[in-house]
Amino acid sequence: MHAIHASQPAAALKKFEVTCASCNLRELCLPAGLSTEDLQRIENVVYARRRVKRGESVFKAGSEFKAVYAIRSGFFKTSLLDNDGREQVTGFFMGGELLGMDGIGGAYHGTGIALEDSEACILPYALIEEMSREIPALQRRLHAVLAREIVRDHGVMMLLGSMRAEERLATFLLNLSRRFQRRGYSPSEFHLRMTREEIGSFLGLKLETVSRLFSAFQKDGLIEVQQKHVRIRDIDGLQGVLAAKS
Amino acid sequence: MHAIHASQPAAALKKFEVTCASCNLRELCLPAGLSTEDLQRIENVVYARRRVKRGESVFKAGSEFKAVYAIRSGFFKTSLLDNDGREQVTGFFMGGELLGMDGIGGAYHGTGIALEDSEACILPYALIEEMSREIPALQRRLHAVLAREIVRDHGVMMLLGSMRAEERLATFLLNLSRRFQRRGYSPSEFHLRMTREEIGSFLGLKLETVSRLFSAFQKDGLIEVQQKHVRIRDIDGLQGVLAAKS
DNA sequence: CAGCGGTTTTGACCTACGTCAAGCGCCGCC
DNA sequence: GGCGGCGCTTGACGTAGGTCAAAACCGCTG
Repeated sequence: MHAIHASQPAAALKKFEVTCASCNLRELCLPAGLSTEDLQRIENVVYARRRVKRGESVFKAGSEFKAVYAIRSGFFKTSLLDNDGREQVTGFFMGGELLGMDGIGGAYHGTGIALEDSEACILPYALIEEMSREIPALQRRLHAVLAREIVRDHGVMMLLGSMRAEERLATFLLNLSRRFQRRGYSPSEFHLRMTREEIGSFLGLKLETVSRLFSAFQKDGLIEVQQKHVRIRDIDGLQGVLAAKS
Repeated sequence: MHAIHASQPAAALKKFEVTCASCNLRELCLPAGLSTEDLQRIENVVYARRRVKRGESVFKAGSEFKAVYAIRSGFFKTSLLDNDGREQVTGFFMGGELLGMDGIGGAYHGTGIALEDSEACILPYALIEEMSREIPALQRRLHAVLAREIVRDHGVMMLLGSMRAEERLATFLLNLSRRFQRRGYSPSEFHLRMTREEIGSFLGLKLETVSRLFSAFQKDGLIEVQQKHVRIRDIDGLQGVLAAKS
């Protein structure tokens, strides 16, 4: 399309096409809660976006940290690679969520990969640091976002450390549901962008187990699954999976 | 001892007794890498320390976030409580490490509990925020500390999500060893301050399994254990536990 | 120093989940 | 529009780690 695509296929940049002020994900993203005045001032932080095709990475483990990425559209996973080559998926991310914070102060620790054709806003870290010195509201927000990632991680530890397989999958589905809802999508019907294997890796299970659990949930009337399409039929029932069998 | 102890048994405060500049844990703690000049400026941030007796909490899940805590001496765990009352230990912490960052921007998400009589420096968050606006080096350091916690958490996810029981325990022991070493203690001989159950909770295992693994490692000549006393006899062998059986 | 509660060890048995294997469906490509 | 490959499902079977139980040990307290 544009000439720039031909010369930089892996990192097509688009300048000033969308401002935070006009972005519908604003209230989920880094600038959430900022005054319109402050918003103006940080517009030059978000100086570029980047298209990432399905399967491509936004950043790679070990490479120099320069920016965090705010998801403008699409869906990502982050993962770590074991010495032996085993993958551990550390999270799934969607519009308005921030990626790459594990790199702050050095190199990215994990890798961020698009699970569908996506777009991410590039937030150069040096600029964020600078601006957050001048705009206390941004500083507070940045710290809140970092803390939220820590809290999320602790939740995953709890999931991996002390839940049984069906509790893990129920938690996972309820979490996705809630996040889709906040973004204005149906909380009860959505498309999984990740494979059974990726779900399994994230939940500490094998893909066969994930598949079996999907089937079991369907048999129990909790959900309907057909490949990547999921419909939640009984959200209370799903929540019940967590409470029961303590 | 002091009158203040009698009136505030749970939170004895001691003002200006130790400065960061003279603290031997400085280079592991929040002010690591700061110039002596900057150090001076942040002295008034660390305005108090607090004694915490074994079993007491420094902060509780759900209570209002006011400060992060830097461990001056002793040993802590942080943990989360499930709806059903199941505990998930999210980490163990020792001198120079920071606690309570999961509370930033609201309420503490987990609980921090001393595993032996300990002392922690109280770092009021409002002050840190303010100072880090004025001292870029402090800001950078704060962000690095937050990012390190995220990286640590991802490491735990990998451990819980894709390692087998013996790999988890070996990783755990090697990690403790390294951290003791950095603090000038023996890397090969130390005292576990947590119970088998707490180790198990952290590693996603049951206490019986932890106990059996300790015995197995001992039989294999990797370590010597006697209750809470551990001596690492073959650190390469322990590392080998990770590589092997992929 | 005897008694006691909490912690650890060890054994016997069980089960949730993993492994291995076969077959199917969906989707993109020629 | 048929072919090939990846992803998903399902079954049969194996096993790592959990559960239950008993006994030893350790450090306290009285």
